[in-house]
Amino acid sequence: MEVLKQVEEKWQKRWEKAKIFEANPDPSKPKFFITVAYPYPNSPQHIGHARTYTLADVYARYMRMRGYNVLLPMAFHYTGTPVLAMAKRLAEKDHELINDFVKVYKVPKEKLKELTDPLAMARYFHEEIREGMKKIGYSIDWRREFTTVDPQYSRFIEWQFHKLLQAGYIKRGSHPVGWCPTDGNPVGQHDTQGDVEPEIGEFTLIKFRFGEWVLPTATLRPETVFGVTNIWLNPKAKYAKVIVNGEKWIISRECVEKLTYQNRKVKVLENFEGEELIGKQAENPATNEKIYILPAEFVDPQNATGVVMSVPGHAPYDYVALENIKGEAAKLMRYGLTSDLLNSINAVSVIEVPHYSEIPASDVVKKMGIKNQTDPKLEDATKEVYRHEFHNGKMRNNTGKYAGLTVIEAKEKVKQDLIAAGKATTMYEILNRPVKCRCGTECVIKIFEDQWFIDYGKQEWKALAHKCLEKMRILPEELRAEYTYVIDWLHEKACARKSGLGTRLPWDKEWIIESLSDSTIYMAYYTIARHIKEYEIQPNQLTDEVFDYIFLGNGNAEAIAEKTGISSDVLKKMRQEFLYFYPLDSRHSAHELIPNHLTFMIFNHTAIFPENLWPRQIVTNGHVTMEGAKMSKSFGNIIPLREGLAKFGADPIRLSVLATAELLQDADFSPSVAKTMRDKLERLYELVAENTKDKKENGKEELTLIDRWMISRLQEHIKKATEAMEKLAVRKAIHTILFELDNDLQWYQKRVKTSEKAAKTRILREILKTQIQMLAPFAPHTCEELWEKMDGKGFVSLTIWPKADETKVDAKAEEGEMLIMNLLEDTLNIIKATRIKPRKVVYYTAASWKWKTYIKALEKSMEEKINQGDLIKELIKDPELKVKAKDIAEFTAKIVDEVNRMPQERKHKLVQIKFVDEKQTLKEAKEFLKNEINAEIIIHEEEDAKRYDPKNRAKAAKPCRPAIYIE
RNA sequence: GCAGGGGUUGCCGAGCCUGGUCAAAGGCGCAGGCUUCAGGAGCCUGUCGCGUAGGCGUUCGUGGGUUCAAAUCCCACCCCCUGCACCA
Repeated sequence: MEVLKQVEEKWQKRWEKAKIFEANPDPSKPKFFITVAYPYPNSPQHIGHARTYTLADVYARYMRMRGYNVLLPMAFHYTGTPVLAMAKRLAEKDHELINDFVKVYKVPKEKLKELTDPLAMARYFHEEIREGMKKIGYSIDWRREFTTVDPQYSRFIEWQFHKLLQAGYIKRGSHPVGWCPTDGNPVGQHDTQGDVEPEIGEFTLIKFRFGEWVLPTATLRPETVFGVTNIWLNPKAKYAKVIVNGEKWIISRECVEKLTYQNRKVKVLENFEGEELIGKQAENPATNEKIYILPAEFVDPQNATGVVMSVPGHAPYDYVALENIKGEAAKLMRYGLTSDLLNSINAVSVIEVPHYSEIPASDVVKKMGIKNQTDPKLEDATKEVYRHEFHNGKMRNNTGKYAGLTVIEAKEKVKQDLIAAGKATTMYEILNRPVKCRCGTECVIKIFEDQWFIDYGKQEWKALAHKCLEKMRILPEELRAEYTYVIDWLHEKACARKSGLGTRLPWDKEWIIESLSDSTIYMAYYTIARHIKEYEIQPNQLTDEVFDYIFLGNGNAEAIAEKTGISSDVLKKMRQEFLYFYPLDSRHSAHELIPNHLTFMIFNHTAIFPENLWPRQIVTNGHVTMEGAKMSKSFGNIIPLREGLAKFGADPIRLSVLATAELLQDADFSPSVAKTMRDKLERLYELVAENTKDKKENGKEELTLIDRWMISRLQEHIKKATEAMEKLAVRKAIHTILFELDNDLQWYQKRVKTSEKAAKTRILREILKTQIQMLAPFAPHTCEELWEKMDGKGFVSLTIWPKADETKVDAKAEEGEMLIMNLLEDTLNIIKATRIKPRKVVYYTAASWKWKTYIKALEKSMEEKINQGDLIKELIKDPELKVKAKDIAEFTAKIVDEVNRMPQERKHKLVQIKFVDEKQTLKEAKEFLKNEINAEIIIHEEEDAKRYDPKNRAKAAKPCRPAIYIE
């Protein structure tokens, strides 16, 4: 481990000193520009964060070895709520968080107080994260680093927003959000107890008439208004008579406050018990029917208006509640409700659904065995009925002009018509309520007025985004559909808040641009960030004209230089550097950002930049789990990156987070995986050490079969690894480079152990060098060290990625080696089955006429399926074979099936190489076989007159399948 | 509901894209052997069933289908995981 640490530091220093990762424009070389979503510095990094960054770094290193001038920069996202919220929690002395920082991440306790200031927190973790990135060996050009609160960056964001505004993509309006009345803040998932996302739903309030009063029944299913049999109120709840925007409403007391948050003027006239209205009649505004107001305890006064219309035909709650009160009619006498009257109320069916009876609600209630209106199973019952009716339901004839429509259509239409006629309105409610804020208050919905939006709903903008997507490479390709979907579905996105760090909206300074909106085109800023620092360009010099010139080529450098005091040379340099590195070649992030950041990036690029500068590729990856479990504070299974690095080393960590999963899947980290990786690297060290001990290197020995086999296999592995890297299938690449190649290498070493040939040193060296090069993007520190040990020139990071040499692919050697492998396996199998302790193993290789026959059969079978008769007829045309007609008949009977079943590819190979010199092959492997089997090995040709063959086995020999005799 | 991922031999996990060389890599666990004073560790062998000759049988979520041939391709179904916004 100590050695590992030293090696890491040694190479990190050397890279830095040689500035090999600082990329400047170089017109003689193709460029490749890679960026990763910049981190929020609101806590230190853990192993999970390492995946995306390591992947991008591996890609950068690979592309560098493919000859590209690669730029990989990094910056820090101070904007918005993440930093703010964390600092706030710390200020509130959140125990969990403090424990986390101190115990898990080892933040010094005395630092904590300082970190309650958001900016101080961001600065602190910024340092921490940057150090981690250096220690894990990312090949980042640090000269371009910036933060999103740098005043120069703010100017860039202001420019961007001016562009969006000019293009007509910014608009203003209102929208509902989850809201904590105590805190006076919007609440998202991480602001709630148990991290519950408040689901916002729009209820239709249908205005049932009750004299001069309105009973606004809240429903998610307005189309069922035709099946209403009664109204439910909770007799034990408190209701209020109120004036809402000039209308007289009766609603639950809890609803009063909610309506005010939804921008309604509410005046309370009188409070009363729900009981008071039971037994009275109201009128359905859709049908003008008179119906009764009945009591139901399932009605929750805290949900929406607390007034519910009853549709027992299609709503399980209503169905059960109705059955319940019919059963206790006596209790209802005091409301003047007789048993006869109650019994006359029956479910009405207004929707037809396949596979259900007239009354779907009753079907489901009976199926689930629900007896009481307070049974929690009613939630599931409701969902089931709703699901089927929504997707498969049709409106019945008793629904007037809506008859025949699907439920999907009718739902919207009924709602719109009722609203248009003044018979309904809407209100928002939290569907999964109660959702509680961390402060303990139950959340409500607030409608925000005058909010600023970026209008991703614009059709012509969507068209541009689609166009950009079409031209982009998406990795993994499976997720392309996801982007298409998101582009279509995106609409107005609130782009500013009133709190947090960040850039103020240039035309309305109360608002601060939130973090998903100030991070969409910043990749362009990397191309000029180093100049801004180097020439100390001030924010006030960075006018919109400057950015127009650099990024869009508008205006005249000299004139702008005059106005801003930035020299025209510098302006031109920035313009050139931007044009050199743009467009962005590859964008990396975890795939949870597809529905927002990544798609926003596409949109914003198309809004601002010309088509040739739109991004070219997006790569996303899954998360990291910890021994199969989700990483989370509450599980206490988070390993901070710096701790991981200290414990396992940079290269093992890099390999671990990439080797266990392809892009789409979650990668599973565990200490044992990291250890395996370290062992693997250590073994490579040993192998290199052993191999370089012996300096003499003879270049002329003749290569044996096994040597040629190893070299041939190497070409295969190079090809496979390269193909995998092109698709960023890093797991496959690592498997090929580190495991499959290694397996072959081990076999090779086992095979040549007994041989004296000096060729093996040279071959081993060739293999190792290639392996080290291919491993270098993944384990750069180890590979630099090994490369140096092997007398490689310069940095391995700057060498050219190996290329498979087709001329070294040796089908004959591979067939020959396969023969040995299979023969060994067969022999061991026989030994196992017979439990013989072998003293002597005799092999008989197939006679040449068998080979001739075999190849002929293969050739013939490549065109069509062969049968024995035709095959024999053709074979005996050959006089040499004709004399053996009887043997041939016997032999062909054995091989016809096998030949017909053989894959085309293998047939090609065999036909191409004509025959394998089995006797020679076996001779070369004789020592090896002897060692493996631990018995004397004797090799004969099948028709060898002097052969030792007591059981007459020789004649069983087949090409590629020598006969075996063991005693 | 929509979209995506997944279900493989005791466990984890490759293979599936590009059908045959797949009883199916590798690791863990388990059993035996070697090494060690011992502990730890390392190395070797075995690990679906049957089998005294390289064989046979059964297996890759379930049920169908295509094919000479299916873990792999197609269809249907069941189960698990993830995302669906104003929250980064």
